[in-house]
Amino acid sequence: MAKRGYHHGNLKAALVEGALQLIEGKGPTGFTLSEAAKQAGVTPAAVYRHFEGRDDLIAEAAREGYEVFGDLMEYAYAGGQPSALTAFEATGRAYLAFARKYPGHYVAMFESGISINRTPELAAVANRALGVLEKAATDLSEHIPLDKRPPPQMFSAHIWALSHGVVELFARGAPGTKSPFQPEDLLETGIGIYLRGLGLIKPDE
Amino acid sequence: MAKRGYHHGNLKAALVEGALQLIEGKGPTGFTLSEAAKQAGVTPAAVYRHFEGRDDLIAEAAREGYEVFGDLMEYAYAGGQPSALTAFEATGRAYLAFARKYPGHYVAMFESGISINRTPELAAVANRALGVLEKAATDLSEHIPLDKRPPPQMFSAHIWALSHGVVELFARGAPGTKSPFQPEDLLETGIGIYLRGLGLIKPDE
DNA sequence: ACCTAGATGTTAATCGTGTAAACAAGTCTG
DNA sequence: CAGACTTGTTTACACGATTAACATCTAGGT
Repeated sequence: MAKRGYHHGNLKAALVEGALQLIEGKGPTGFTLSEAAKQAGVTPAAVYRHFEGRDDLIAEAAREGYEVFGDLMEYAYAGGQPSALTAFEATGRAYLAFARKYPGHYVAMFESGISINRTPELAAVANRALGVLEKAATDLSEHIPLDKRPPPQMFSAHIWALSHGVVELFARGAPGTKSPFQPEDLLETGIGIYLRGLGLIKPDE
Repeated sequence: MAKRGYHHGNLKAALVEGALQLIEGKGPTGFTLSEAAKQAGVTPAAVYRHFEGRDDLIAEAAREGYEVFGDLMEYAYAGGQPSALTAFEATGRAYLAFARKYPGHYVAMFESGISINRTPELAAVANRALGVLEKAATDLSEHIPLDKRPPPQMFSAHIWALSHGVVELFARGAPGTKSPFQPEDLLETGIGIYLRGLGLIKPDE
């Protein structure tokens, strides 16, 4: 609670918090363990009482991120019900919304070079989050005629890839900054065209 | 030419070459200027005779990458002619093929955190490469009825995003390693569904 | 109330990296 | 063949990651 005195109180949380700010501000390469420590008012060595090292600190930030992300996805999914279509679209949008609202977490998760399989726990929370998208895809795929129904995992992978690509290329510092379109529009229209291709949206809609 | 003696002969190229190997092997974060220098048989300080620093070295690797990438794209585009459709599909595949064949360059270009606008020259060569995709999209879009034709830039952005997402998530160490599909299949089917959504492929094909 | 074990921070030291300045060895041009 | 330029090397410094040794709480058991 109190940050005064020899002991911080809840250094671990403070370090993650500081790390997120720094990652957001200076990118995953610019981020340093020492600076995160300073930000928390503590010496670099203290970090090692709570984390195995720099990468582990980033991994914890990513883990938190996947947790929040999972919640967001579930919320979006639930909010889109009972229509399988709107639920699906909502989860797609949630991806971009998450990236916008939690840039630090997003970077830790997808741009820091941390492997999702670094620890079983990290893999678990990540899979929960991504499982929501897959579930939404499964629901939706039942509206496709059996003979031209792709595996739901494939089609959730498509949407995931499209969302990820849009975020990386057009919603962040990366190459596509020059695009005349808003990432939100890009994603919206892209998913729309894709779903039309699956016959899930009428051609005149 | 000879590497013997005080002078290396063509250090610049050797450094880029070494950097590419290291980036490919240990990721953009693992890469160090010092190691690249050692690999070229030279002291770290020598690097500064040819590059402004670490980032500049990476940027040069990326620049080379965009050049090769541009050539590949143009080749794919030409090879897909005269059909606008096959030309377009070929450029989409070229993206993934490039990532597979030149992983070091790819990482330098898209995962190293260097901005495409770092230098006008870098921006230029990058835009040339990406311009090919946009041209292919423009050609193709003429086959779409005017009233439901999206701006070509938008739809090249969609394909780019999809390609990029597939590569990042499923063709590299990242999260989606668990996917039961080959990146090539994912991209192929994804583009197929998308083009169907635009009415560019018949629904039974 | 002790007082001792464990937890949490700090100091101090090592090592690798990026970078700049001063110096040295080749190379090239008049 | 004498500078002037080019290209490497040495040396030096600051910073960051990491570890070991030491210091300071905090809690539990007596």
